[in-house]
Formats: sequence, C-alpha cells, structure tokens
Amino acid sequence: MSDITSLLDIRKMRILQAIVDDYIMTAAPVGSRTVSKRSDMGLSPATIRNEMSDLTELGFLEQPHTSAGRIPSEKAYRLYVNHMMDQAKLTDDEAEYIKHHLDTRVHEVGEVIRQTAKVLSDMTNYTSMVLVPQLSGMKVKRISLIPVSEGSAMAVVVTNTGVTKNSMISIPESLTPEDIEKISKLITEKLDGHRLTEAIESVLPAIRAEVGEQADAVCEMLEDIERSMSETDVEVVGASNILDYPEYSDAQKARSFLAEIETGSYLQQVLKDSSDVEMSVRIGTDNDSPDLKDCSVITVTYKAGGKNIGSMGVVGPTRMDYGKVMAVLKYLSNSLSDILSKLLK
Amino acid sequence: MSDITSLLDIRKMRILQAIVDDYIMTAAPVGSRTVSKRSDMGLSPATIRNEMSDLTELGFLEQPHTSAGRIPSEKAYRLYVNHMMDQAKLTDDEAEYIKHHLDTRVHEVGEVIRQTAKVLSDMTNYTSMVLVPQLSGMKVKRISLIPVSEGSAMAVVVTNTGVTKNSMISIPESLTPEDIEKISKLITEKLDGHRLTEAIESVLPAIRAEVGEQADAVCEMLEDIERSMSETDVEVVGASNILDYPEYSDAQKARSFLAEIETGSYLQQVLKDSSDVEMSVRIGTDNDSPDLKDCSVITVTYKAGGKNIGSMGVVGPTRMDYGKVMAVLKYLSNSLSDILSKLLK
DNA sequence: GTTAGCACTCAAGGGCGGAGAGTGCTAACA
DNA sequence: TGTTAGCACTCTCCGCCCTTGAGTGCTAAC
Repeated sequence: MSDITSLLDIRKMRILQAIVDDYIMTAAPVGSRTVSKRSDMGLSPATIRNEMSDLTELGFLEQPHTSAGRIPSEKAYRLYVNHMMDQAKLTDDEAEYIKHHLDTRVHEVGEVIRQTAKVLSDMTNYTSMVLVPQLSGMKVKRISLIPVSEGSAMAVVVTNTGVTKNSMISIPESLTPEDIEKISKLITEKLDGHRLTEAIESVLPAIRAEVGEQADAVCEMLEDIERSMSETDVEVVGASNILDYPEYSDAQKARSFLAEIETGSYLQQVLKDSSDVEMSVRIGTDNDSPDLKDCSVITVTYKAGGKNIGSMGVVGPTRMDYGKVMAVLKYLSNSLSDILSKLLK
Repeated sequence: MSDITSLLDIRKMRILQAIVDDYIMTAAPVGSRTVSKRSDMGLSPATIRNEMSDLTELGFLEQPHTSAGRIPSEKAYRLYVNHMMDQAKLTDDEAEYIKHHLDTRVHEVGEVIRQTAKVLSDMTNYTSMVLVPQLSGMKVKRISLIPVSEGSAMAVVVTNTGVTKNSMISIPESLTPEDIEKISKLITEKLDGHRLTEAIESVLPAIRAEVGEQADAVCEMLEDIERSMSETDVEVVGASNILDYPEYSDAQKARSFLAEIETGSYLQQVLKDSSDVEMSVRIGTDNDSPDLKDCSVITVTYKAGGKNIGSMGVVGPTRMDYGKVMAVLKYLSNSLSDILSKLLK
C-alpha cells in the first residue's frame, strides 16, 4: 500500500471519517449540512458538497438516490478501518463488566468459552462466535478408551495443556473390554508427548508390533480418533441481535442471515482460516457467503501458554461500530488468554 | 369434560372447523362467504353469519374489526385439537423422506438426535427441539474418571443402555492419577447396575469403608458427578423458520421470540415437564413465557427398550398446522425409538 | 479556493376517495 | 321456525395527489 495521503488529502480524509462515523451511528445517509455542522469542521456545506462529489467519484461514497445524502462504500469502510478509525478504548465500566462476567473461578474450558461468547455478544450487541480450543498442534498427554457397548467406545483425548475432547468411535466387535483397556494404556504410553496429527505415522510401527493381529483394527481406530478430534466446535451467541438493526428489518433478509448463522459452517471456516492472524476484518463482499454480503466479520485469536489455540469473532452489519468491536475483541482476547493460560496450567 | 355436542351442535362444529382450517392455511380472517363456498357446506353466507355470530359470543371466534372476517380464539384451537382436527397421515413421500434422512447407520446417539431435530424442523418448517436422552432412571454400567490436570478430571458415565454423558469435575488436589484410577474402578464396581440418582446414598457406606480417609472427597466428587449428569441438553433447529410467517414479520416480535428460543431455558423446561406424557399440546397462553404467548408447543416422548428416555417437540405460531405436526411427531417418535432401541442394544 | 444562492430532484408522509370484503339486520320464504 | 335474499353500513386497503423537506449540483460572486 502506498501512502494514503497521496490518494486522499487530509481534508477529504476528515470528511470521509465524519461521514462514516455518522453513518455508523444513525444508519441514515449523511448530508453535507450534517458534516459541516460538526464543530471541528469549519467548512460550509457547499465546500463539503464539492469534496463529497469527489469522494463519490473516487468510489468511497454512494448515493441511494439524487436527493439523499451519501453512504460509505465498502472501500470507505476498508480505509476507515485501516487508517482513520478512532481506536476506541474500553471505559472502566466496560472493563469492569468483562472482569465481572468472565468468572475466573470456573474450571471448565467449555464453560469459559460459553461465557466469553455471551459477554462478547452482550457488549457489542452483535452476533458473537468463539472457536473452542483446537487440539491440533497440542501434545497428547493421554488417550482413554471407554467401552460403551459392543462395537462402540468413547475416546477421550487429554492434551498436555489440559484441553480435552471426546467422541464416540466404533471399534471392532472382536475386541473385549479388557482388550480395549490394554490398547488404551498402550496408545497413551506411545502417543504421550506427541502431536496427535503427527503421531499416527510415527507411532504406528511400535503399536503394530505390540498388538499383533489386531493392528489393523487399532490403526483404524486411531484414524477415527484423529478424524473426530480435528472437527471443530464453535459457540455462537446473540444471532437475534441482528434484528435490532434497521438494515435487517426486512424479514427475508433477516431470514437468510439467521439461516446462514444457524448452519454455522461458513463462520466456522472463517474462524479456522483466521486462527493465525492476530486480528482480521472481512468487510461486506470479502465474505464469500452471499447471505453475509452486507455484513462484516472481525476475528481475533487467543492463546494459552504463548501459543495460538483458537479464535473468536463478531458478525454484524457492515455499518458496525468497528472501533468498539475491535477494542472489545482485543480486551477479551487478552482476558481469555490469561484465564486459559492459568486454567490449562 | 362433558360431551362437547352439548356445547356446540354439529353444524357449529363443522363451521368452526372450516374456519380454523382456513385460517391455518392463510393467516387471514375468514368471512362467511368463504366458509359457505366450501363444497361440503351447503349453507348460504347469511346462515353462516348467524352461526359465526353465535360462535363469537361463545368465545370461539374473534373479530379484528367490524368489517373483517373472524379468526379462531385459543379456545377454538383447543377444541380443534381435541375434537375436530383431521389427524393427518404422512404421505408415502414424507415417510420415505424421514427414513432416508434418519440415517440408521449412524452409531452415535448425539448424531441421531441432531438428525432428528433437523428432519423435524425441515418437515414442519417450524422450530424443532429434541431433548437428548436423560440418564436419570437409567442404570449405571460404568463411571470412568480421567485425570486431566491437578485438581480436575473428566467423568464419563456409561449406562446399561449405552447412553453416555461426560463432564469436567474438580477433584481434591491430594489425589494422584493412580488414586483416581483406583477410585474410578471402585465406584464402577459399586455403582454398577444401580441408578445414578439412588446410588449415592445406598452405595456410599461401602465406598466410604474402602477409601478410608479420602471418603469425604470421593463423596463430594460423586455428588458433583450426579449434579452434572442431571443437567439436560437440548438440540434446537430451525429457529429462523418463524420469519416465514406473517405473524412474525414485525422485527420486534421476531426478536423476542428468537431471544426466548436462544436462551432455551423455557423450552428445556417444557420438554422435561412433558417427558412422561405421550403427547402434549400447549396453545398460546398455556405457555408461561410471555414471548411465546402467540405460539403453540407440541411435544412427544420417545423411548428405548420400552421406557421413556426423552422428548422432542415443535414450536410455531398458534396458527400452526396441528394435524401435520402431530403426525410428523408421532412418526418421528416411533422412528427415533426404534433407532435408539437398536443403537442402545 | 470558498461560499452564498438557487433551481432541481426525490422520498416520505398526510389526506382523500373509491373499491372491496365483510357484517348485522330485516323481511320474506318454505 | 329455520333459512335466505337484500341492503345499508363499516372498515381496511390501495392508489393518487400534493406538500414538505432534505439534499444535491451548478453558477456566480467574494
């Protein structure tokens, strides 16, 4: 990116910023008079109009119809987010609110994640989503197999950070509960300290040697475990918040937004894709999903023990309060990272 | 209930039924001419008007304004559901659809529940909810404790029917992983075949005797397990369907409906409360939640091995297609019961 | 370069009238 | 005595017109 002042002079920037700020608050097209009246502007409406005309030509503003004010284009939001947003800081009350509601006495990761999603949605009044910590990349401490019925067992994977995940797997009917217990011990012993993803190839020979004829079955089980452990869960809260915004007062539009949220697959993909960039912002058509073409999605990552282990984000109308959302996300990312770092030892 | 023909003669019944049927399809007030035109009616609009006037006086019909048709009151819906609904039967296509989408090859209870909820919502186009099988009342086959970090462990309860549930519990820091394993074996041995709910008092003395000084800690752990096992989970699908109905085109109304669904606590309560009646119907203000006062909730139970183990239901506008919904619910209840009975051996 | 002034555009909202759906009453009919 | 035709009446809905007001773009003057 070249220096943006070569693209837009300072005055245009200030005017554009004023328009975006105003539009974010009111959702109504902004006129030249409104901008001119801002105490720090000191220019007549006529001058503003000339500048607005230029900004429209440059693609930063759009006009719903001739005699309406202007609304920001996606291009304007991108510029706004990157170069001219007031990076809001949380008020003391807000910080206090987070501290108070992220109950650090809770000892279960899932519960902490749910609380985080709730707080995120409540504070922003948009839809929030939090990816539960990902096992991939963590080291396995223990894998327990619990016989449930003939043909099925529950696999519980515990990582060295204390993150757990469990799933039902099918097992060969030939295996007795005792066999399962033996295998459970064996694979824990062999896999201990390895990453689950890399474990199978590297550890299989050893296991194969020890379990003899049932090696194939065990091998399949391990693959089954790996497969189910790489599935991601995401906690989504506050989908109905979208109905608070006039952009979505049309039932049909709200319907397709909510349906997209409910399936969750796109959002899940976004969170996964963004799980290595500290903060990502997708504006409008940046989103592949047509149902979210009037939405923005902002995500941040969170860590435990200095390593990224998950991400969370907010979905709202493109006209969202970027400054506030980003501030809340940053703060929450730190809080959650702290809590998890302690919680997961 | 006394014989209803003493309350309403046959003709009034037929007219009321015609009105309810029509209103369910169109959501528009029904006039005398519309009713009269039905091929099986054979009465002039004027006659119908007289009867409608009576029905209004009796509280079965309401009039939005003088020159509009009539709409059914809650009282009418109750009568309709109890005495005059055409108990719809599923078409072959519909039965086929269910068979096809309830994939019996799936071996995990949770997955089956999710599929059921999806099918239920897709077929009715209302919001569906399915309670996951309840452990209470089942007999414990196995309780495994898996050490996760110092101070916490995962408890996995497996019942004799193969239903599982797991949760994190905190454990006294004094216990080593070996202790935990020992205790895990011990409680499985002692609790095996008992109901979890009744197990603790009856089994505690034996356990107390064997674990010696750590008895109190173990006791607390067991209570913790019991507490978390009695928590219920419910799968909700298709909340956004409500936006397809003109009654909820008002964003504010849709908002409060969706918020109520999202918290889920009321619906969960309804499902729990109804988990011993084969089919229950709550119409309008039967629902305690003010946000659901224009909704009806219909639930059925499902079984495994001849015993009720859970329930599911549908939430929609009071003007819902009761016949269809009840038919789908009945059919699905049987299907799910069959699948679970096989699945849980 | 900035601004005042002015003609022009367009959406939103209020008022009005007709159309249409539906009712309730009355009187006639079987 | 129950049923029906007829009719006056009531309301909502919809389209129409007009006004209002916000906002623009252009021009000419500062």
